[in-house]
Amino acid sequence: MKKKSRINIYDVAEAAGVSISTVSRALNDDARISPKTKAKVRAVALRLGFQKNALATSLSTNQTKVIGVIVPQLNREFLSSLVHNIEETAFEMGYSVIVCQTNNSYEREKTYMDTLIASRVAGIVATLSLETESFEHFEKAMEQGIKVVLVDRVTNALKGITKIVVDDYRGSFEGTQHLIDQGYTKIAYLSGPTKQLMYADRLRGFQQAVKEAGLPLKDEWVKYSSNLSFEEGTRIANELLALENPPNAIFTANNLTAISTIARAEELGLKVPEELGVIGFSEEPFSAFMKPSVTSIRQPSKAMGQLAVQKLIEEINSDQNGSYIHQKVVLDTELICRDSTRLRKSG
Amino acid sequence: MKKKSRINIYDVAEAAGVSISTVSRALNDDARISPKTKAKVRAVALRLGFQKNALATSLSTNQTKVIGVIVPQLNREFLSSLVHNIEETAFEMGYSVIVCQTNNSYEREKTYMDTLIASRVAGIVATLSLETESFEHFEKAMEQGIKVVLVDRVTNALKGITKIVVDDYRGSFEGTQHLIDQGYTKIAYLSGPTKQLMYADRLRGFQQAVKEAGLPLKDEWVKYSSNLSFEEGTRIANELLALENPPNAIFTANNLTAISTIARAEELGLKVPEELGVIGFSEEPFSAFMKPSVTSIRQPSKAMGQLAVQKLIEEINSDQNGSYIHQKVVLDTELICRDSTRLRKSG
DNA sequence: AATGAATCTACAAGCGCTTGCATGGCAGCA
DNA sequence: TGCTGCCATGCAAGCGCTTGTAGATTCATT
Repeated sequence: MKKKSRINIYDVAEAAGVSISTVSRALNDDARISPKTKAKVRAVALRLGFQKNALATSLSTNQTKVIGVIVPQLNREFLSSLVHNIEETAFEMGYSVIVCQTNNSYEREKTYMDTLIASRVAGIVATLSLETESFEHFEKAMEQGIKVVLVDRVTNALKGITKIVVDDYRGSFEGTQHLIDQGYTKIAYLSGPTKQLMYADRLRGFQQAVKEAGLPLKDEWVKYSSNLSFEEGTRIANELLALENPPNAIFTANNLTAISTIARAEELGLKVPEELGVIGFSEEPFSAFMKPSVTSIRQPSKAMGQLAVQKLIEEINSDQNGSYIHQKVVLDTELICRDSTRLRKSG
Repeated sequence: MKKKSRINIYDVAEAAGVSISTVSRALNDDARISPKTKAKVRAVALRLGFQKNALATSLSTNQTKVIGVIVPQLNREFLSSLVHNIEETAFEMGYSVIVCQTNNSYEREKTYMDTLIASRVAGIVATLSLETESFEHFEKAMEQGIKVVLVDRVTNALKGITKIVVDDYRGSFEGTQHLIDQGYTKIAYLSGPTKQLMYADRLRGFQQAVKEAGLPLKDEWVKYSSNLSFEEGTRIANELLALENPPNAIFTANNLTAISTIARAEELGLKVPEELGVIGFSEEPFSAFMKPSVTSIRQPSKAMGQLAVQKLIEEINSDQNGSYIHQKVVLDTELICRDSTRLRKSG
């Protein structure tokens, strides 16, 4: 049998001359234990270096103080910032965070879900992977009583679940309008996979703004990329700029591709923003430092992270009372005007 | 008493018509159970949607498959990239990762350590907070049998512990030499707090290189910042450039301050790299995209993350055999020459 | 002095799983 | 037929904690 390595409440009880239930209650600040006993028990526990075994507590109480976070990856500014804020808020509320990266793999998302269920996490904050199109794994977790909040990349297929998103449609609409205001007339769009709600919304926002302005909406000016990587941006910018009738502005669905679009344009001898305006959705840390600095649509990662955790824990705690009202929270994006779209001086 | 919400091995045992020990063994692929029984049990478990309670398993076996990661923050490129790779490697090896951000607070580091000990994590990978100068909390964890690996920001005060670092001294030396090779003669240095081993090493590397080259090593050209923030970089660059005898190159101990140094220099009308060379330790995603692109010393975050986890798990598994040999792994940095230090065309 | 209330503490079952040891069944051998 | 030996399975204790309930103590009250 295993050796009893660490000291437990039995040791404390013995040293303090009380029973283990008294130790447990004293440590949990139960009203039934006299202040004197509490003080004694605590002193002994401290002296012995006692550290409560959270596993045993969780097993016994059937609840944990940990939330699982499922995100595609950690090395993207928005996501690492989101996780940063999630962790921060969770810490303040007494929760730990288990981080799971799916690498945008559906399989991996499922695997992680099982792990989190097995770990009996209290709740899960998730940003869907790009591949994810079915959601049984989420339903499974919810059936097991695990609360789930979806952030940023969400789905309408899942009901009875809190969602935190930005108004992608509006953000995209405003970004496009900004281009139009600046005087750009032939605007192309580089979209992510529109199976993803957010990319569909962004595309719609773009299209609507162009349409309302009475500008041309050419099919050949709308391109799709499955992963919106730096290289994809380069490739597609190349395609767009090689068209017989090339656009004079490009709106990209993320910021990384905006960078590579600018780089490619400059390689081709085009001046940004004079000959080509470029704007990208979401914001990377370098967006401001680049030359030209990159106009972008900022997503409020701080608010999103905070809200996600707050709502999640609210729901976890609401279990007693019964029904929790699930909401979809839509946050505003912020247009950050920078040099890459500054056509008119009086922009 | 609480309701038994989820199905457990008792349910499976009953449904399969065997005992719980058989279920347990079948699910754990114990050799003593016949293949037929295993198949039957597994089928039933699957049908019932059984999900093993990891808490109970851990409590019973006295071991968990989770490692704690303690880092100052997640919204720095190097650290988020490090954590990314740690998580990735841990996943491959069957471990989950609990992420803890200290915000460079010693108190918080201690708090997290207690949480991790309470959670009975198998091991901890940590990058010390800037504030941390005493290490009892680490010793406490180690006494409890929790393995610890220190990464990047480490200490010599802790013995019997694996450390993964880059050769800060050498990286700094090489970076300085690069400046000298380029023809810069008056080189200033912006250091982090030298209580931190890594900052001390970087400073030494710089000093040694300057000395060996027979260049002046003026006290007024060495500045210190407690946090190396963007603003600090601006402030200190300002100080340096306002000197009666200003430097013509600045080496900063991180990359963020390199950016703000460049920005400030340009505001002051100085041309980079012609009139001021700038190089920064570590690498940010935007280092390459800036104009001028920023010469920097790259730390191999991928290798560091991988190694940290591999060594940690090695040590965890070595417990049976007895003594594990703790090593300090020193990885090479890589000098990424970019425009901000390109004085000679034939650089 | 006896009684009840109010306080405090201990007992023991239970959370869901692992695991050393016991047991039962059966084939093979004499 | 009776015995040994082996294989597959079951029993039950234990991991460290929580918690309903019973029991002990104290104190005030009559």
